[in-house]
Amino acid sequence: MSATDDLERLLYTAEKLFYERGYGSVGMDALRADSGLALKRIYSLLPSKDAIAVAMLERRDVAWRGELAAFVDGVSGARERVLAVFAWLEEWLAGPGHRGCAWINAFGELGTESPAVAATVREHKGRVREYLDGLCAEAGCSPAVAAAVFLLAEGAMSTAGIEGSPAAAREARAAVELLLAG
Amino acid sequence: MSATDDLERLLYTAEKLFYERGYGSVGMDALRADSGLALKRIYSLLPSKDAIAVAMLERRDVAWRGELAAFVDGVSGARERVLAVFAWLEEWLAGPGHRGCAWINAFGELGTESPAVAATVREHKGRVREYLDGLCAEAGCSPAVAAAVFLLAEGAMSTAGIEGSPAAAREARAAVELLLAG
DNA sequence: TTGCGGTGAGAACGTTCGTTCTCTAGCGTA
DNA sequence: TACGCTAGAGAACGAACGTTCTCACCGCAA
Repeated sequence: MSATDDLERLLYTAEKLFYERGYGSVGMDALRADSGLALKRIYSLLPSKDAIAVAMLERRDVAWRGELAAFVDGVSGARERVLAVFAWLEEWLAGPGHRGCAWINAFGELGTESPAVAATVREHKGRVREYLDGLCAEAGCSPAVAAAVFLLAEGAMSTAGIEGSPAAAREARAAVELLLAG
Repeated sequence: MSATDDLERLLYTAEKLFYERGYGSVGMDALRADSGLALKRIYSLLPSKDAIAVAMLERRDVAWRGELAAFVDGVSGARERVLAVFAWLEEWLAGPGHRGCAWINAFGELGTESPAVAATVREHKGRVREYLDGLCAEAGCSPAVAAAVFLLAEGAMSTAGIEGSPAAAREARAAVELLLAG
């Protein structure tokens, strides 16, 4: 009966299935079966599959940045906090079934066809970059180093997904250490 | 009549359409119409849409790494050659309709459903990493810096695609300069 | 008990997909 | 001219897609 709970269930399922198999490969019927929601209920919560993709990315954006920030907030020292980003990333990338960055994947598959998805991805990446820029500024980094931190994080996520290993996060962390020392 | 020419035409078309719109969004009929080849001819050249995706990625792998190597070969000085990678990347990313890394996109959309595509992507990334490692070794870089160069290139490609601007390549290049100097 | 609004399961709809099949037009050879 | 072959255009196929509709069922007010 609770619309909030049902939406939560739908988006949780969508995140799991879309991230694991891509968008085109997951039909509405799979979403229905896995969420336990009636198709009619799903369409009463969100008007289309595309809207589900957008809502799922927004939900994940909040959760993902929240978890990262919570981890970083547990670390003291400006430089250590920048490095903590990559420690968290390594932990996160080591989780089972990791398949790269959900936003990059979404952009690759839907970016052209769905302007809404493209905009959601740009917003997420903008927020992440902004957050990392803030951490770097506190550590006294130059903008050039801050940009490198962002790009290394992006590269680490993609690479870890393809290689099926979180090693790239360690490599990125090592690079950031060099940049912070330099 | 020439199977080579027809295959070339098919893969050229597949590369253009798949890269621009994703795999699921491009039907065999679009491939047929844009290549000018009969559907029957297409299926006589390659057995399935999946095989077309794999063949297209392999063709692009050869071309992409070839162009990069040709550009780098025109540059002298070990450090300059490493930096030249990012100059080429910036030029390449500035081209119209750039949408990130074709292999990362393919992996995101098809990686789970098509083991052949996943393997092709891993091979490509492995070759690129190997090539960059070689350039870095000649420049006397540590393996840590070589890994950073690869990750920065990956991050720059993804980011440039999403931002619709080659600025990320310049940022990556600046980071590599810092790493090479450090 | 009767009637009713809203919900859920799933059938149905119209497309579109990847793939295969049919048919015909055009060719070289006799 | 007559024949056999190839290959092209596109119809046909079955499956699957996103979305909508039907209808039986439920709790609940009278």
